[in-house]
Amino acid sequence: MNADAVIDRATAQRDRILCAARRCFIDHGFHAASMASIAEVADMSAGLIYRYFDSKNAIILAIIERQLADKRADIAELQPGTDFAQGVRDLVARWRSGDVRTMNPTLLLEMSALASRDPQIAAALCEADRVTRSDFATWLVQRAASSGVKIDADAAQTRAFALQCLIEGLAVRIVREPGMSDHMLADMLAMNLPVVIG
Amino acid sequence: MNADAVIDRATAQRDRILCAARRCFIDHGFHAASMASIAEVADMSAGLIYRYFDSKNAIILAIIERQLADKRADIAELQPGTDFAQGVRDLVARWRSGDVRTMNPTLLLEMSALASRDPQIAAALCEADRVTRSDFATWLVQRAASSGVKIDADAAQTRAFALQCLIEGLAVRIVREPGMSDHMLADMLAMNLPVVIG
Amino acid sequence: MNADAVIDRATAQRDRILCAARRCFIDHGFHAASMASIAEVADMSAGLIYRYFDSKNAIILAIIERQLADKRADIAELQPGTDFAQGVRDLVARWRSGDVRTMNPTLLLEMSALASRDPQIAAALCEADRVTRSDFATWLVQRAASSGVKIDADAAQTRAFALQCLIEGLAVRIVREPGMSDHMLADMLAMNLPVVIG
Amino acid sequence: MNADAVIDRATAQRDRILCAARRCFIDHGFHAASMASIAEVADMSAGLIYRYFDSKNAIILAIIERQLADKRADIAELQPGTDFAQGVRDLVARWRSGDVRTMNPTLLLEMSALASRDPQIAAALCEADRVTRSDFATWLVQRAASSGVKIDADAAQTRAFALQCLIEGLAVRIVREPGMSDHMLADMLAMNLPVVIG
DNA sequence: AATGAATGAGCCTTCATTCAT
DNA sequence: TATGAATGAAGGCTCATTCAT
Repeated sequence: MNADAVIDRATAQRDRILCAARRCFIDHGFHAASMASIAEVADMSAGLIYRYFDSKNAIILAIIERQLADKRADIAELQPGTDFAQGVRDLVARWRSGDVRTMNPTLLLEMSALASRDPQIAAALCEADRVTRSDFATWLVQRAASSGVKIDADAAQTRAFALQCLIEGLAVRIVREPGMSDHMLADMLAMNLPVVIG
Repeated sequence: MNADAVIDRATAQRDRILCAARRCFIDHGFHAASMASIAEVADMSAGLIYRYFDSKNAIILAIIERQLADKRADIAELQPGTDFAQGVRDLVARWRSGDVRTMNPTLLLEMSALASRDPQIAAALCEADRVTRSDFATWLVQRAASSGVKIDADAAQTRAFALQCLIEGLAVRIVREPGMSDHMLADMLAMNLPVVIG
Repeated sequence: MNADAVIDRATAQRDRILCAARRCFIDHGFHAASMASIAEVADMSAGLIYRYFDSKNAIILAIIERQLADKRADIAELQPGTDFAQGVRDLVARWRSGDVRTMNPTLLLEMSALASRDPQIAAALCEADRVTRSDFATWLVQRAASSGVKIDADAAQTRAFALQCLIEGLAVRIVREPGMSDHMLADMLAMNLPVVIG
Repeated sequence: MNADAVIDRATAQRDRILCAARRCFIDHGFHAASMASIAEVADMSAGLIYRYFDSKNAIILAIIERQLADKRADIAELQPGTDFAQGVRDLVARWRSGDVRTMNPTLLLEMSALASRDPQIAAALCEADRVTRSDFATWLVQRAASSGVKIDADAAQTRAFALQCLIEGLAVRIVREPGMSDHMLADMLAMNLPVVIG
């Protein structure tokens, strides 16, 4: 049993816990999800969780951090030629299918609501949103430049902001009307995206 | 003390409770808000609340229903000549000022998250969203007609849908970045609203 | 149900809890005594205790405060002609009989041990000991004065200090050797008390 | 690795554990001290402790036994010409300095309180106190004899008893009033010791 | 109509102890 | 011999809900 194995073990356990917690938080909400339920889903005793996380709150924070890291990674992988309308439609499809690797829209809402009460979470989300907006604005500028077009930095920020609103608005919509017709969704995107990302 | 007075009394009490609950739910979230805290804000005993509501859940439902009714009323009052960009900016300003008569954005998120767990709430929200979208689509068609323009019913629905996304996306933004600059907000609206509401 | 009755009720409940807690603390120690066991002895639900005390620690503090008040009252009632040796023998007898109105020696030890860890308790005990020592020193001076003897204030303090040591030492002894012979006890007091209280 | 080495190893380990436990028990009390904290201070894993002690309780018992053995050894080393007042003042100084080789006063109180609950501990303490009292009484008789004075055996027992009370009373005092002035302490001893040990 | 005392279930967390390695 | 992951049983505390008054 070498050091790597130990690290892997611990990492795997933390991951098991975070996945289980994510599932529970989505299913019952942060407050209603009990440590016992998380332990059950993670298939371990409740006490063991505390070997890997200081508290229930620490788990929430860890989940938030992981989501943010994933989001940044997604933006970093954006290609200049990406078909954005298709990308957003794919995102919605992943939301609907409950894909584990994608930010869950219900979790997004709950995390956001939490931010209005917990300063630590508020700071984390606010900073992360600023960063991802800048990341995306930079991408917009570069993509335009590669087409010989010059975009003002402020304008790029505003467009990135608009995209955040659009995507998060969609997330709310999907949660409130999961059966929303694909047709209307596509039409809406076709109408809005051009002014947002050109 | 005639029957009307009794009804008024009961209605007033229910209202006191709902206002207090709204305040507590915004401040602490549905789950973290205790019946005791609601009773304290409503300036009555905890036990008395149960004379007017069956359970804490019933209060949540009542609040949701009231919010939906308010929203429909707002749409019904829309004038054909309304300046929409200004209207949305005013809405955001009311959000920020914590106006009591306006749907609170944090509450919006929490309610929406709740919908993904409680079928009753899900049905209520879904139906209400459909209705308000239709209300607004109708308004769009009529406004266009009064300008001699004919809008397709489907197109109107799509535009109403886009507006829902935009406003709810803004709500998420305001909760996550309360300090968001008015400037960027105005720019974003100036960019998006024309394609949405013409 | 007037205000007095409410106050009486609350006071009676607090008393029930304190008595039960005292019993449990003596029987199992502060840490080992569970809120559940206290509730059972007090014949009420565990949750109800929290209507009258903020926490388990608050109960400990309340017990300490009550003991101190009792001790001061005892000193205040001292008569100039009191037979001290007899008084101390009576005290030991009450210790042995488990009299509820007398400071329990085991509790004395546990409270004292607690003081070396909890600053709040430490401060309370330290201050109380100073006060009761002064009370007793004053009594010594006055008793001597009434016999036409003048005692130096410092000397009186030292004698009061000695009496504290003697009585607390006896408490330790009684706890460790409950079967200690009355004879040796009386002899020891006859030997020591004269130099302490004259 | 011969048998002696194995024994030494085991003894050393037991000692490490007992020292660590003593430290933890003094700092947090028997109950509040966790096996994990003892293991950490002893610089070993929690599980390993169970190779040397059956349970946490067994550790407590071992510590008590060791303290008793130490005390007897101290008495055995008493010289006829010892300056007792000085000796007691030194003892108090060691208490205050937290000397590791001296019975800690807080531990003394906690051990004593434990005796009123655990018959095994009660018996051990009671017997040990009787033995040390006899040891000391014998020393008193011999010292007197070496000065040509004859002391009655019962009287010697009573004096030894008085000394136990005095010292344990001092221990309580030191725990409850750590800042106690050296001056008053010396005065008190000067007043009491002569009648106790002559 | 109104109070608030009372309950009981459940929550987060800790910890002595065991055991596979 | 030694580790530390794992468990399960409490423990302190909160809270929605009920009910006698």
